[in-house]
Amino acid sequence: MVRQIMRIGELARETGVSVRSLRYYEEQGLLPAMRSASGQRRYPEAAVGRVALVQQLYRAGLSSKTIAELMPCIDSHTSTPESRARLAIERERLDRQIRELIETRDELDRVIAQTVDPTVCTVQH
Amino acid sequence: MVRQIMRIGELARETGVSVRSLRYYEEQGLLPAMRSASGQRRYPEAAVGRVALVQQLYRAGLSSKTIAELMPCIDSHTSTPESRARLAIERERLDRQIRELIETRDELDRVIAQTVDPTVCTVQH
DNA sequence: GTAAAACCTGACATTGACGTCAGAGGCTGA
DNA sequence: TCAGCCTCTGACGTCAATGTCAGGTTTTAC
Repeated sequence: MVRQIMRIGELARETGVSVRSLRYYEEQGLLPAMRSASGQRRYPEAAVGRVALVQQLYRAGLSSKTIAELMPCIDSHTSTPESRARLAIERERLDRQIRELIETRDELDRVIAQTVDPTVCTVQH
Repeated sequence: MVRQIMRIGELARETGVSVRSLRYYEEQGLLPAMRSASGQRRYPEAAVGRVALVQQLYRAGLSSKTIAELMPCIDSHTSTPESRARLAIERERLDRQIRELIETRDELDRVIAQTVDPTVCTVQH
């Protein structure tokens, strides 16, 4: 049951990300949080998507510093010349990384093909 | 000038990998080294390719432990049932990672398209 | 033969994204 | 109002790959 306004524990459950990490994301400027009168973090529903995006960018190899620098253009749909350059750089980095991973996957495929146990019958489809 | 038998410093220059890292690779069982009478490491020319492969697998997100487990089948062109399973698992992981990175690249492309400064004339090709 | 350069081992430092714990305060149901 | 859970800050721990340093030996160049 997703509420309009969430406490940190609920956001953690919704996203599968630890409470510790959500605090860390705030510290790094990746996930702004409102505060209740007593100082507890409160998140809007949109935070769920934001956390998913942050994790996706982490898995793509971006550092929190880089993500923090790109977030403003993602949020505002606008960019400065510097942030455009940054976006282009990261896009190119990703592109190179994808090409290299494909090469590595092919390399692994070759290894797999070479190491198939010849005593095992391979069925022709 | 590549010699038949290299000392660690030359291998480091050839590969662009630090001496420290080469020692670490040996410690992790990724890069075997012969020893001279006085105990210094000696590498055959083939070590250059081996180091490149190790680095490629690192960049693909494999840990040194995983690489160490896969090295025997890469070297011997044979495999045990366990190492075959390991190869398959890592191949699948790579495949998923590639698909996710492509999604992320597309995501970045959308961000870039959205943030193009509308005051700049875009030329139609 | 000697100085410089390269090498050795062993140990501690670093970085980033967290885990974990302590000690204190906040919130909710009976 | 009390129990029990949730949250807070701050600090230290972790892990993997690598940097860095110390103190000592080996190799190379002159």
